[in-house]
Amino acid sequence: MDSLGHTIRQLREKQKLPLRAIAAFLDIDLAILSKIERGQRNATREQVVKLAEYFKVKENDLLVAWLSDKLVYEVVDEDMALKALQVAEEKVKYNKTKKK
Amino acid sequence: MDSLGHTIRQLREKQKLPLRAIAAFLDIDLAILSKIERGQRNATREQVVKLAEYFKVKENDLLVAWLSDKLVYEVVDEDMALKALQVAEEKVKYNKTKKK
DNA sequence: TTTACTTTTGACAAAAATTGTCAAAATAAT
DNA sequence: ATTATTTTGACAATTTTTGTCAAAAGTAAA
Repeated sequence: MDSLGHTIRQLREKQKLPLRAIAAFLDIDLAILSKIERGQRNATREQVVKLAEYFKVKENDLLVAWLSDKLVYEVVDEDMALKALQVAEEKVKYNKTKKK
Repeated sequence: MDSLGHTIRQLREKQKLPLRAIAAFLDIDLAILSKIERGQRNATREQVVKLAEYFKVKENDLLVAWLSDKLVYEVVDEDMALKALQVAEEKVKYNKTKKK
């Protein structure tokens, strides 16, 4: 169930890089990156794009991990989380048919 | 594809009530309610609960409409909107098995 | 075990987004 | 043509998010 944080922590550890290195590339304090990796903070969209570039992984894969994390975060303490996600899916599908 | 706004506008019109009446009950300016009904603003959770009370409809139905609206809003200009919603669903299901 | 390095934590500040008010303009109903 | 209602947009207040900083905690070499 890959969260963005878990994903990038693995990528970083595989290369034995300190938080400092990636944080510098993202131009943020490493404290934030530490929190992002552990799921205590959400990254911004721009940060996700830069991370994909840095690690040379598919941008869309990272964006999906990131966006889905945010969605989960938004519903996490609601009983009807699942139902709401399902209805949201239908709404998105519906909007697609009548483009926009 | 029922948005919260559309739903409560119908409920209100069925009873021929002016925005003023419900806005007073919610303790907000009617301008906001107007925007909520037309999907220009999101309601707060508390407002949704009060609306269910006011109209005597199932609180959960309104909450699902509201939450799913918010989810749609969060992904609306992303290409991978659907994919993200699907992954989010999986994540929520997964989290449920290992309660918390 | 001390020293150097890295990560985590939490208090706080800055910035951005959300939620609201108000008043004027547009619409609808009498 | 008044009077009711709704919509719109500028702006203020509030809340949330994003970030910095420094101290504490953890890790590993020497």
